[in-house]
Amino acid sequence: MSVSDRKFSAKASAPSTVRPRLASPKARDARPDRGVLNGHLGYFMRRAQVWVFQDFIRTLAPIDIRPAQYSVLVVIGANPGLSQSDISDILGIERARLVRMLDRLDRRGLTLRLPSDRDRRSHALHLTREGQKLLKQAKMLAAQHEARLAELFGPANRQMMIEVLREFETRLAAGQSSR
Amino acid sequence: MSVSDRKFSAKASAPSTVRPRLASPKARDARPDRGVLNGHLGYFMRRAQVWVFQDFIRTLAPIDIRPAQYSVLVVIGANPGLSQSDISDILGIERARLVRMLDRLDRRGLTLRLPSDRDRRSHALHLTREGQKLLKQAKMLAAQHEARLAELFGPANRQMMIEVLREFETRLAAGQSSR
DNA sequence: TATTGTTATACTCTATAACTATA
DNA sequence: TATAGTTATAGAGTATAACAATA
Repeated sequence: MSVSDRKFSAKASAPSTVRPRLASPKARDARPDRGVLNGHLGYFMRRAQVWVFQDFIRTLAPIDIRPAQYSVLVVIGANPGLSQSDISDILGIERARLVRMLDRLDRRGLTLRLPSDRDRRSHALHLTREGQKLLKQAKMLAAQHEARLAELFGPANRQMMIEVLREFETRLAAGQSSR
Repeated sequence: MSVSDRKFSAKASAPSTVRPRLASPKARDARPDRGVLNGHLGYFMRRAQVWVFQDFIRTLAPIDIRPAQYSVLVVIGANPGLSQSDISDILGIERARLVRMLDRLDRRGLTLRLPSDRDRRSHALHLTREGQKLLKQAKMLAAQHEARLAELFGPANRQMMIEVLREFETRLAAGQSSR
């Protein structure tokens, strides 16, 4: 193997004393060791992302808008007339899933599927007046959520992570590595 | 409102020309605008995390181990004798979900639920010989995955993100803000 | 009374396949 | 033939509630 485990083992929290590998029941008393997870970016990204989404959901609960719904409303608001396939491409949401989601947003009177005048297969998506009003509220609440993140991460860290992740995304799009 | 939207609006990709707010069908030709999503850390974290997990799943596919299973095997391997509740607490996996997961790992001969000698309600979790062997392979593959991340993010960025996210987690644990 | 493992239910999200109407 | 929207299905993950055995 060319890449050794050590390379990714924990630096900060790995115990310096070797723990007996065989089951000693007392071992469970010690502060639990996450082992090599401490070296996996994906592990920390996942836990943090879950927390961030929970905070977002909690913050937008008064208007009953979830993260995926928010992202769709924002993109339609910024680009009226897009098709469902367009949204799907931009946000990486499955076309099949978008259908149900727009069904619900339509039923709530937030979005409209107008006939496209260029392709009779596709819909031109728009926000209703009410949809625009709700999106405005959503953005205000989302900004509160974002302010909380800035507080928790530190404003500089938050900004830097956004930049690193955006750059990552750009690199992926260029390389077509996956998806 | 004390927190304005502008604070979180895009810097890098926001169009400097104002786009007509009313639906003009031609608008969909322009490169689509993600609007305020460009200012949301959660949006980028989500997209990146999904990609990272997909890469992890692809990389560990030969041994049919998914991220959550990997994390459980790692923690049991590092702390033999833990109970299911312990694992649940450490990894933030619902106790109910762990049951099914361990059922499957048990059936595959990777883990064992031995009776605890201290509490007859709980199980002492262990890896079988085969489980230890598979975990070793899993760690090798996971290290390959991690090397790919280092390449894509840049080694320094990867390390920095791990540290920022770990610090974030620590702050949460201290504050008990959620979860 | 509270906790451990368990079963059950429901909902979100991801991943497919297949159908229809258009292109 | 390929694409847009749709329907359907299956699985992972999350969130609950409730129950039996045990603490």
